[in-house]
Amino acid sequence: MLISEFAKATGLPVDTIRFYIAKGLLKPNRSLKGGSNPYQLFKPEDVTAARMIRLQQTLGYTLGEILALNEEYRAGEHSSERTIEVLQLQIERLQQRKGALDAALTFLHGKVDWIKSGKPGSAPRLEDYQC
Amino acid sequence: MLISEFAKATGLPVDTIRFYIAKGLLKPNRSLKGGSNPYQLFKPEDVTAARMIRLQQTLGYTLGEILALNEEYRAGEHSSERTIEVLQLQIERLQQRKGALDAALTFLHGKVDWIKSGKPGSAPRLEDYQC
DNA sequence: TATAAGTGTGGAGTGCAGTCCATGGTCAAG
DNA sequence: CTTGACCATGGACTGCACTCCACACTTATA
Repeated sequence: MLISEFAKATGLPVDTIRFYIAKGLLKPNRSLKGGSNPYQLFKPEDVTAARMIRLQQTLGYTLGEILALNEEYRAGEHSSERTIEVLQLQIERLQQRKGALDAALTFLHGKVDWIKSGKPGSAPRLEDYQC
Repeated sequence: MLISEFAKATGLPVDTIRFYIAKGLLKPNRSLKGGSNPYQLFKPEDVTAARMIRLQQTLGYTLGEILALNEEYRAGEHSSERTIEVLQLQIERLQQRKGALDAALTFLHGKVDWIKSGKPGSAPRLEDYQC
């Protein structure tokens, strides 16, 4: 598919897509169309790749990190051990984030409960939920 | 405490602290020291506030959003109902983030399992874990 | 009392992640 | 064959979150 269709499929602005291509995050191939500026052709997998990028972004990764992760992933694509290693690493990092998130949620819930029960003693302290 | 001590206590660079003050995220009071440019005095609560800011940042909030949240929180400080409302709203937003995180983790775990079991059938699809 | 270390203000600069625009080539419909 | 929609490239611009000065003043130390 061409870039405008790809934009519709991913929900990303065309400019952002081109920006990702320039960064090396997406690698469409060139079509025969376009003469001297050959048009870029996207495959359905590219849509998944774009979705993955956005997901990783919401998880706090920078585009540079995402690029590195994806390249490392691609590099070990033919070694199951290496792939698992890379995935496991990502899992660990996400679990750390999840830890911080859970701590924050516990803290907030604790605060709500504390208020609901008439604020007995001292307020829940952020420090008590190591994050 | 003065700014350098506050910097040590929070682990933040002095410049960043001043930046947060300029944004209105921290509001130290002025001391008698410093003559014509009175020095800024930080309270222990300010350390907690700084920790809260960093936490909220890791959870994906911008400084603008953090400021708004904290001001709204302060605004309703004397109404338990309003405070609970604000906290509940934060909890909801965090739970949404947690959902995305869990989806990503499930996806990654699924992929690891799929590889470990010799890649039967087709690879786990990101699309199947709505995020 | 000299001098180093700490503090405040204002402004410039940086890196990231886009976003916008001008220019020019290409394609499809009429 | 013209016109409008689509595509590529390059460069300028923006907003965010810092980060780094230069300069002036104050305080602590030798």
